[in-house]
Amino acid sequence: MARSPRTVYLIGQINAFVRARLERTVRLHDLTVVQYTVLSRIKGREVLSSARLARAHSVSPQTMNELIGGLEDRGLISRREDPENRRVLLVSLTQTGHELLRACDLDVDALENVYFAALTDQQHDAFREAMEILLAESRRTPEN
Amino acid sequence: MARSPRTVYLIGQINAFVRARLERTVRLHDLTVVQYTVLSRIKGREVLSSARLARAHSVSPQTMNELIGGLEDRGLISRREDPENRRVLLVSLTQTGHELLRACDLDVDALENVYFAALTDQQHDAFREAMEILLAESRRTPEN
DNA sequence: CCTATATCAGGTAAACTGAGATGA
DNA sequence: CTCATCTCAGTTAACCTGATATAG
Repeated sequence: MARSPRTVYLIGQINAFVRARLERTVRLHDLTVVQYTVLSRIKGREVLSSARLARAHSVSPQTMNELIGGLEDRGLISRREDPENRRVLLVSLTQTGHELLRACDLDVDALENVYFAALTDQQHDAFREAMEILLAESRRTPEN
Repeated sequence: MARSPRTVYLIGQINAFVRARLERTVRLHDLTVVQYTVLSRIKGREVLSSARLARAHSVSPQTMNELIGGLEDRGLISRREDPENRRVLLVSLTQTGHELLRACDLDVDALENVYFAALTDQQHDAFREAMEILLAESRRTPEN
């Protein structure tokens, strides 16, 4: 039985609303959503190369390098040679980067609290569970 | 209590995967996702102006007009003056447009069946319900 | 040699803002 | 006069591909 409107359509609409709010929030800290996402990912791992980040975000190495360069110019991240491979530059957050990300995260938490207040805890959990399942499946079968 | 990873992050990830699949699917019919979405919306309403479509998609009137022009050149939609306001051009699907959209919809249905097979019917319904609630709330309070 | 990384250079698609004409 | 619509024009931000140098 086909559900209406299509689930992919609902996802697109939700994403558009969330993205717009997120954009306004991180803009307060002079970041784009992509920059914020990249900073978050860098924080998670201890070591990471620009090439790896590019693959994780499905963009070209050149594009990611450009983005990384901007963050480096602002002193939010630093790069050093990988001792195991001098060709690779490992990125990590600077003190300033950690502080900016922390401030940004607090605003994003506030945004989430407001935006998802319309859901009960059960509904929120079910919502997240469905996405976790779909993401696991997506990563398992990258193409279809 | 903050959930991890953030729900907005999960939404962004899901959207990226779905969007990529959708892109490949509609590309088979020489459409972009935006074009496909616009065609779908036109089909829903009987009458619609380019300006209204632009607001619905949160893009500038110029951008939408350009997109509409491309669809018109391909014979997928037609435009005629609004009898109540000769300044307004109302768009509607042509026979060709209906046929292309129909073919496209079938492929998208197939995509959905595959992609959401990882969810039980209950999980799928709960997933959709959460998004419906959030969308209703988003439309009620456009800004926050 | 072959592969992966980083980076310089140039190109493209899709949005934008600005300005103008016209009808209600 | 004011406002919304449509449209021509130029611009911008964010990607892309191509080519090059270098490390393993």
